[in-house]
Amino acid sequence: MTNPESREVRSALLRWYASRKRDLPWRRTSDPYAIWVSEVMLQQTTVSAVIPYYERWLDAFPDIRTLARSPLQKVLRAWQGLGYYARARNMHRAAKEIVRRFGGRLPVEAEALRALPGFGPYTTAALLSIAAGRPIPVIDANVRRVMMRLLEIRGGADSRTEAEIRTALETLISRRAPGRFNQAMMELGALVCRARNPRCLSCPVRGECRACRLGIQEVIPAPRKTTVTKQEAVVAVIRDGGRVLIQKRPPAGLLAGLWEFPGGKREPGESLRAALAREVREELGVELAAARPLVMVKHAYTRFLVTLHAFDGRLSKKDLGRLRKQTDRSRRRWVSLSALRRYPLPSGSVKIAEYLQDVDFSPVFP
DNA sequence: AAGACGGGGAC
DNA sequence: GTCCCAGTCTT
Repeated sequence: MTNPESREVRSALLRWYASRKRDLPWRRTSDPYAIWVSEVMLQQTTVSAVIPYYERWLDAFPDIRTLARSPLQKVLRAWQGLGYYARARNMHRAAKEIVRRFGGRLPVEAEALRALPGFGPYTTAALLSIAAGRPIPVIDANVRRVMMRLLEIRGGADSRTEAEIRTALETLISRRAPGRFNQAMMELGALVCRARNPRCLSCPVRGECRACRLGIQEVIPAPRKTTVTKQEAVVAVIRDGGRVLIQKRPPAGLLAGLWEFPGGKREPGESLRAALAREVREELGVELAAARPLVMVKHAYTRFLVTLHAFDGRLSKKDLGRLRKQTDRSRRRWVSLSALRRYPLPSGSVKIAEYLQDVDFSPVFP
């Protein structure tokens, strides 16, 4: 069996890309900053999810200087619902550094770029090839899958195969149009050489693909094993007049820096109400006087499925007064439902907030 | 080398 | 339900 012929693959791929590529917003610009934004948003995130965020982001933060001087809160709010919030924090940090050290312009040296927060191997290569025409191959999930099939590299899509793929790509990449080549590889992976149900009959390089010739394209790369666990969490919506109590999550870890209603996970064997009372006691230092079920919301993360049970929580007048006084505004705030829209919330909390808006939230307590 | 880190969409 | 996605950072 012969190995793929580089010249053949390269030219067929670029021809295919020229005629079949999607018309995407970030393909209409040559602004390195806009390219950067798109590359970061597209990490582990589908094109359709990114498009509206990309447009809104560039409206809100049209250039690096604007991004650098915007408050983190506003930056996170623009990212709300996209996930992996470290990406937004890192872009914000990188923007500040680019203003300070490079006069607000993205550097085009690999070392300088790679040292910026959020610039790993992929993003660095993408920027250098697409925005600066440097012949550096990108390796993302698409490229990895395409190359594993093309070269018949069996096994899972892990870092062990990285070196072999990189070596092959050094030969394969177009020196004339490295940015287009890289995007063509990713586009092929997204539209044709898909993880499931690849459309090999429509593939421009099927004649050079070892996996296709052997009919094993469906099992390369090998599917990975996953276990999804279920969790239940309780949430207390505590009201003071027209305002509700929210608190800020810690600066590191899951959903870092986002705001949410007080609450937490239910322990094994614990009732929902007991969990609610415990969380309120632990987090706010007050006793819940009463709780009325409000709404149940399911939210799926990658490795676990959370059911959020939101309660209308009521405190005694004394506790409410105490809480109102001792509230530390950097961590805990009373906000109206309309002001809540300015705070970055996890998607599960957004669902609860939307419910509160919809029912014109007004507890039935006497 | 392995795990943490979100969310939505395809099937 | 399951699997995956234009990855990066930390341990």
